[in-house]
Amino acid sequence: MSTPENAGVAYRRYLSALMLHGHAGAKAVGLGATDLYALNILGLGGSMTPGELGRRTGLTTGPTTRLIDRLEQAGYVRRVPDPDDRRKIIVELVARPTGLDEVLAPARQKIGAIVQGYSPEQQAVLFDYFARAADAYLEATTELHDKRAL
Amino acid sequence: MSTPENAGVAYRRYLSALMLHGHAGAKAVGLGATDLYALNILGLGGSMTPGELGRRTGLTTGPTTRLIDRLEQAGYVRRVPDPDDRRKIIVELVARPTGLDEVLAPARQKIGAIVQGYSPEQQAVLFDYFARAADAYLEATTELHDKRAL
DNA sequence: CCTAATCTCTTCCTCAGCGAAGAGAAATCT
DNA sequence: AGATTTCTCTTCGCTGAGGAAGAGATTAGG
Repeated sequence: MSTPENAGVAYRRYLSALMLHGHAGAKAVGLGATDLYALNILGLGGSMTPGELGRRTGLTTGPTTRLIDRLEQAGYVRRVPDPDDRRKIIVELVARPTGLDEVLAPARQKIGAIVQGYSPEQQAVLFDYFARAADAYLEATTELHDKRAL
Repeated sequence: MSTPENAGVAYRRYLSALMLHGHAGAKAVGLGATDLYALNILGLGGSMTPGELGRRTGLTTGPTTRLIDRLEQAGYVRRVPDPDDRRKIIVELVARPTGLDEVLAPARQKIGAIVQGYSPEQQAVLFDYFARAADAYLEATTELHDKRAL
């Protein structure tokens, strides 16, 4: 049942299903791939300047400006002047991203129900895994990014 | 540590990190969002005709043909004639997708190491979760798809 | 046998997103 | 204060992906 090879297959299936869902959700609300990418970066890294966002998305300044324009127009982010440096602007995530969360909500409810079906100890294992896996993915993504920058 | 609200935050962080990594990996090997989407569909649903693939990606026939062209040229899929119906063609995933797996391998190793750090009972919980969550996401994606088809 | 339906592929057009280069404003350094 | 650097934003041209319509080949039905 959980032999090593089956485990790998199951995990790949899980990953694919997850990415499929994310993509379908983004498409349903008319969000481009780069847009979703940027939203994830902002959600994980917190507010940042357009320059920093451009660096992390791998975009030059022109597309970055228009990326923020799109996100701002769609109501996902907001431009706030930096009080310390008046050249700079800070891009921050608006508290309640309107469309995407609603589209993704049914899946979250299903996941929530699954998680609640486990015992407290088992839930602790899952949450521990989520935290560690998130770190691992972020680290791996950073390494990917560094390689591209060669 | 794992209060309900913290759990939600941790899970969102996990999800974001995962999608970020997938996107960065696809970008690193020059794969578009739709390409990756199609590869996931093929991996989960098995071989299918271009028509079926187009339906699931939400593309019309023209873009679907070129999508398959791109994937075939990149060595990810193969066109095989259908023996029963000579109008049809079957698109099947090539056994060893060349570039993407290598790019994503470091992250998988990290995840593997994390999983192996748990006890057998704990690992069983994780794998059980993976299987159930995959089903839940696939179901939710299907529902999303049906809504779009209205 | 001949018509209608099905499936893939091709062609043409449109448009969104990216890169490069430069302009303008503000901070830093001498 | 003047010069340089650091930001963001704008403009231009280009590539690439998607939609619409139709052609060609094959199967199914009257």
